[in-house]
Amino acid sequence: MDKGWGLTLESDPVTNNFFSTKTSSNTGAFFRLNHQRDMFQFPVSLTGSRDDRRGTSASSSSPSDDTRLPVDEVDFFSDKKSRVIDDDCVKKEHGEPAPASDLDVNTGLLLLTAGSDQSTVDDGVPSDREDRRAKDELVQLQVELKRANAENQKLKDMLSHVNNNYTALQMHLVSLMQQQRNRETETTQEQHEVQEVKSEENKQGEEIMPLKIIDVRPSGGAEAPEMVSTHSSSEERTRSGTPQNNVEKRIGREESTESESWGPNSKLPKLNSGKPIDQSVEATMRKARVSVRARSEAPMITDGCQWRKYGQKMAKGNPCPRAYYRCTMAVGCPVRKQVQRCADDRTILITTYEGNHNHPLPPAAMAMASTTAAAASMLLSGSMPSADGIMNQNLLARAILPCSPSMATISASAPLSTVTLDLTHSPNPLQFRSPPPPQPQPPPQFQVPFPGQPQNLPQVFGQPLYNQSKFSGLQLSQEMGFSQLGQQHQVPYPQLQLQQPQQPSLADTVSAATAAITNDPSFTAALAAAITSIIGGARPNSSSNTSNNNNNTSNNRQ
DNA sequence: CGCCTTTGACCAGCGC
DNA sequence: GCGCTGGTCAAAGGCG
Ligand SMILES: [Zn+2]
Repeated sequence: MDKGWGLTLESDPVTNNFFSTKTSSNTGAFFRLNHQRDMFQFPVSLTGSRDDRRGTSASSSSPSDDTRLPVDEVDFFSDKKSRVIDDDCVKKEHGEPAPASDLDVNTGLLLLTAGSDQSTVDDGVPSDREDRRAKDELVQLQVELKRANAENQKLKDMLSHVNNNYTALQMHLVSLMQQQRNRETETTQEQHEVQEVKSEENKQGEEIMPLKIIDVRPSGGAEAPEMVSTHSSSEERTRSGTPQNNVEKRIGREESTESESWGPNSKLPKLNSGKPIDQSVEATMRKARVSVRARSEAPMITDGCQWRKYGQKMAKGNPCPRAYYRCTMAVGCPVRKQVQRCADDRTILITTYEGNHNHPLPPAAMAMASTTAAAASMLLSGSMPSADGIMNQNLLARAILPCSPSMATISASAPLSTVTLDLTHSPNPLQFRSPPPPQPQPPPQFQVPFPGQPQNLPQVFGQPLYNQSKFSGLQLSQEMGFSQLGQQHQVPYPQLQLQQPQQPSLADTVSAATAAITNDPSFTAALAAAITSIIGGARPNSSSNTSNNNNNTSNNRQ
């Protein structure tokens, strides 16, 4: 996923907006600041999410959530300041006067005023002068525009950098963790695995062990390995053919309606000894699933991918049928998803994703993909009993759930590890502090609000951002799928609860970002991109999924 | 014409 | 071995 998409944070919209916003060259500085600030929200959000862990302490200084947001802004601002300075330098280069950053703002305002005055005054001035002035202004404006453009570009670059760095760090971290784990595992080896499997039944109580068994070397991030391994061949519908045997022993049936084992997974024979590690990895990865619980009238949530329905079944404990979809964005894409309504509350739509895409995805879709990958890696990493493992989980959880860390629950126990994002909680605990813009988004659907699609984002672990009003609580519950859903046997298996200390900050950050998005559509794309990278992708309306969203309505439901 | 949904059938795993 | 269940296949039909 690092592949190359990334980085180009779309800009056009931003830029355009930018320009349109700035009325006069002089004012430019001032507005620019504001814009920059906005733009930086991203980074802000980024930093916020990532800082949280380390930063929490720092943020601790600011107790309340409210303060939190400001803090972030401030930070950005500071960044911005530096940025501004740069700008100044640029200005100098261009030969324009470079006021101090702060002064700049004021100046801008004054100028603005002056400008307005001028316009009014103009009437009285002789035409020649007027023309000359106008020309001058025009030139200035143009220069300003150019400069602004350059700045934008710079900002974008910076942003990209930040995102990249962030991603890289995360990946690195994960990989390190995994490596460590692998080392441990290596000694154990396959046989060990088997043994563990056997023993596992006994020990189910212990969270970690199962994971260990499952894991295999996930190698780098979740994504890459997965995709590769999964691939077409196996993926193909080999009807039953490919046994991805892996360790999964008792997975077989997770009782909960939801947690059913997926495809190959279910097929996995319990312990078959021989399977190569790769397979197990593969299987593991496959097992890693991300389910999203969201209230939605729509039959399906829009997640940025193209899906094709290949089956529908009546689940046992649920009156509502379960629909099976596979990704059609690429021929061999192994990604599948199940969509089902919660038996208890039919307004809740449960979408479970499995596998990683083996093709480039739109940012929105990437969010999901990355989430899955992250989940997989999380699970894998989670296998580590050691402190490291915990840490890793925390990291992942953070990465995945920057929004509401508090809710993160990971249970390693279940054979099929599922990360559940529960977006069904109260609609907006987060609620933006700034009045949400009018935003016409009537559809109750669960769909990501981003109008513009960010083009490429660096991929990061993240979960899809369904910001809508919905994401309040994210819950990672893995265990057997959705305990809440079907019958919940509560699982004997232990769950790991990841609690993040700094919850508020994240939520705030997210909300802030969301607010920003909502406020300025032009930034949407950029913000979306950033957010997506962090949190996950959201769904820009139109494109790909169209088919899915509404159309299907008819299909299965009920 | 291509893509998608629908839907019954098929297959495999699991429990009895 | 039988039945149940979950997951998938693939023919048929619909839609743009
Ligand atoms: Zn795909």
